[in-house]
Amino acid sequence: MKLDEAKKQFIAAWGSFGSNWGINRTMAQIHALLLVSHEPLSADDVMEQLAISRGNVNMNLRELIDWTLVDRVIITGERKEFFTGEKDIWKVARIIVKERKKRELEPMLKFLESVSEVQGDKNDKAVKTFTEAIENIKKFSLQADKTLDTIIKADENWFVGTMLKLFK
Amino acid sequence: MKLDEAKKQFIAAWGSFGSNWGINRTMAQIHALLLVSHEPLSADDVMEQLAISRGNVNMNLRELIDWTLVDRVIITGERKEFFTGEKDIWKVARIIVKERKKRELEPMLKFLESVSEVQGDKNDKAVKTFTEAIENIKKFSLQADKTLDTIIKADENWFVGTMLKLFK
DNA sequence: TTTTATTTTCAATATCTTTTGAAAGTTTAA
DNA sequence: TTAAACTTTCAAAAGATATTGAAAATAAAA
Repeated sequence: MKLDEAKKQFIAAWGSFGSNWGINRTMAQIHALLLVSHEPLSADDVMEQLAISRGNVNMNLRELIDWTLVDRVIITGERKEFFTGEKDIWKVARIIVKERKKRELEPMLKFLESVSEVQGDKNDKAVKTFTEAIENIKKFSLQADKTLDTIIKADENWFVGTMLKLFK
Repeated sequence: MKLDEAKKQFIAAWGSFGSNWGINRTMAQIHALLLVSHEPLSADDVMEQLAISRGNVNMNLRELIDWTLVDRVIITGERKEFFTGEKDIWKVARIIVKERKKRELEPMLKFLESVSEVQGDKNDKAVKTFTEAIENIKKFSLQADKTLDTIIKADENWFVGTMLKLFK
């Protein structure tokens, strides 16, 4: 396969993959494009290569910068801003895990606290089913929270090493 | 908080939580309702308690059954079908992981294979950046695949035990 | 300063996803 | 059989989300 064709397909695939991960399609496509570009691109480059509007590029680039998946770079002699994508895929994964934990798991934990004390007879089957469900979800979420924290802090070698030991 | 109020809030929360996990809002809400109900519910019960249409209930229940998050139950003397939700939260998590792996990770791996051989000079920076990115993503995905397989097969005690040892 | 290049914003529009509800289909009981 | 109870389907409508593009804002150069 030719490079350009392969790039194009990769960008499309990463786009639909990303939309399963809390990153919208265009955002993921821009990230993909920067991931496989050997040099920084300008907003105009991104517009042209992905055939999307300036506003769309701007909004999604800013969000990617927000997630720290993309960096602004200054090129001397150029007036425009340029952008590069984070290329270390383990770092990318850790960033995504971190963002999603913040947006999803943490609010859930907070919510579970607020709802865990219900009035009523503890022997009432309806009350019991509810409180047990909440307790189990809470336990699970706390465990997930810890596990994810460790993953976020871990580096690749530690992680792969540990997982290989465990999962062989 | 009163039970009914707590249930209502839990259903709403689980609904928005679920939509981050490849489960649409209504599907997650139905699952939540069945999760905190001590007895099986009929389609009419679900319609009434969530104030949604018959068609919507039917479609989402079928999808939940498909995921094995919900079971049909027959109640003697009743003509209607009834439904219960999987209550073991670890099992729920494993089911979701399994489904998402099937829908997301496996196609990605297949795709990466297809795109990993590009024509061109290996010393060309553009080619090199691309093939390196693909290789790294492939390595990462294979590792994730293995790890998730282990989690899917694992039972709760093994998992919590192992994670506690690792992450303390 | 004024001009020009570039970035940002956001209302309007387009697109994608979910929901409805009534009709068709199926199953059970009489 | 036929009738009633119940489930499934799916085209149309509603709702949610993403995208455009032109105007406003900002920054750099003349």
